[in-house]
Amino acid sequence: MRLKSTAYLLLGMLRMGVSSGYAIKRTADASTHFFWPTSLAQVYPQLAELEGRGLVSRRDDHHGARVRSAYELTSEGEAMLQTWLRSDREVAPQMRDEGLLRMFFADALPEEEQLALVGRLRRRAQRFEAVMRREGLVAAKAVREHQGLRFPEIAARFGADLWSFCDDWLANLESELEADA
Amino acid sequence: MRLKSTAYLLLGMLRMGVSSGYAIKRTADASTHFFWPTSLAQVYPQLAELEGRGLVSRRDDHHGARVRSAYELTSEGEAMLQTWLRSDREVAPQMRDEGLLRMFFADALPEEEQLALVGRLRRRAQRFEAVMRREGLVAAKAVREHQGLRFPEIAARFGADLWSFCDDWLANLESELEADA
DNA sequence: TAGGACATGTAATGCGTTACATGATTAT
DNA sequence: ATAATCATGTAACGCATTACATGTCCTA
Repeated sequence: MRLKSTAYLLLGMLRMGVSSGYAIKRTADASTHFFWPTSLAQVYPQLAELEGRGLVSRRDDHHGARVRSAYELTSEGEAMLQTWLRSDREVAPQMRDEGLLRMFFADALPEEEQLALVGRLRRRAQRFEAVMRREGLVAAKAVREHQGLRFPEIAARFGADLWSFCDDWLANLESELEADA
Repeated sequence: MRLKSTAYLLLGMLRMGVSSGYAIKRTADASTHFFWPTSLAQVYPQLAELEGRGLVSRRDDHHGARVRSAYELTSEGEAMLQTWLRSDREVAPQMRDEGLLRMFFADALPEEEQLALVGRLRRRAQRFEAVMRREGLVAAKAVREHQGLRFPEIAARFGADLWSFCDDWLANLESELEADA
C-alpha cells in the first residue's frame, strides 16, 4: 500500500490538529506550500481516499446550519505517517524556475543587459525572503509556542535562509560581472 | 504569440549550436535539468511546433543511411529568444521536495530519529553537490572554453553552491538538535 | 554479434491547476 | 446589504512522464 506525497501532507496536517480540508489547504499555503504546493481539488478527493483506506476517520462538525467535515488520524494512519517519516524512499526533488533558465542563456544578451537580468533575479530573491520571514516564519513561530512543534519553524527558517543565500550569491555575481566590464 | 517555457529552452539550446532533438535532451539532462527538467516526449513535438511558427528551420542531416533532423534558429526565433531574455514576465518558481516535507513533520518522531532524518537530508545534499561539481560543472566549463559562453558555467556553479549551502545549513541544524539533547 | 548509444516519434497515463458550482457565515 | 471568508466538491484542461514502437550505428 503506497501513498502519494500529498497524502502524507494530509496525514501530517491532521496529526498537527488541522482537521478540515479547507483548513489544511489554508495552513499548507502558509507553510508547506514552498516545497510542496497543493490545491483544494487535490485535498478533498485525497481525504476521501484516505478515509476509504481507513487511515483517517471523518465526523460531522455541526456549526449552526453549517456542516463541516472534521477528520482525524486513525491508529493505522498514525502508523503510516511514522513509517513514511522513517523511510528513506527517495523521490527526486523537482524544481522549475524560468528565471534560472533565463540566466543559463544570458550569454545571448549584451553585457549591461546580462547585469540587469541578474539584478531582476536578485530582487526576486529578496522579495521571496521578505515574504517568508514576514508570513511563514511568524506563523510557524506561533505553532511552536502554542503546540510545542519546532520543525515547522525550522522549515520556515530554512526557506527564508535559502532565499537569503540566493540574494547573497547573486550580489556576488553582480560584483564579478561589474568587475569584468 | 506566447510560448511555453520549454520552447525557450529549445530556442536557447539551438542558439548554443545544439541542433537535434536528441542532442538537446542529452545536453539539457547535463545542464538545465536541475532547474528545468524535460523529456523527449516534449522536445520533439515542441520542435515541430516551433518550426510551424517559423521560429526554427529544419534540414535533413544525412549520415550514411541515417537521417537526422538538424534545426537552427531563424531570425524570428532569435528575436523571440532575445525578447524573452529581456522580459520580466514572472512564472512563479516551483519546487517539490518530499524530503523537506518530511522534515516539516519531524516533530512526530522521537528525538534521535529526528536527528537521523536530518542526517539523511544532509547526505542527500552532499550527494547532489558532488554530482553537480563532478558532472555539471565540468561540462559547463568545457562549453566556456570551446564556445566562450560563461553563463552555463555560472548556472552550474549556482546549483553546486546551493546544495553546498543546504549541506552547511543542515550540519548546523544537527548541532543545534544535538545540543538540545 | 550483441549490447548500448543514437535518433525520432506516438500513445497512454497520471498529476495538478483553473474554472465552475453551490451555499452558509461573518465582518464592514 | 454586500463583500469576503468559510466550506465542499466536480469537471475540464493542460502539462509532463513512462511506456511503447522502430530502426541505425558503433564498440567491445
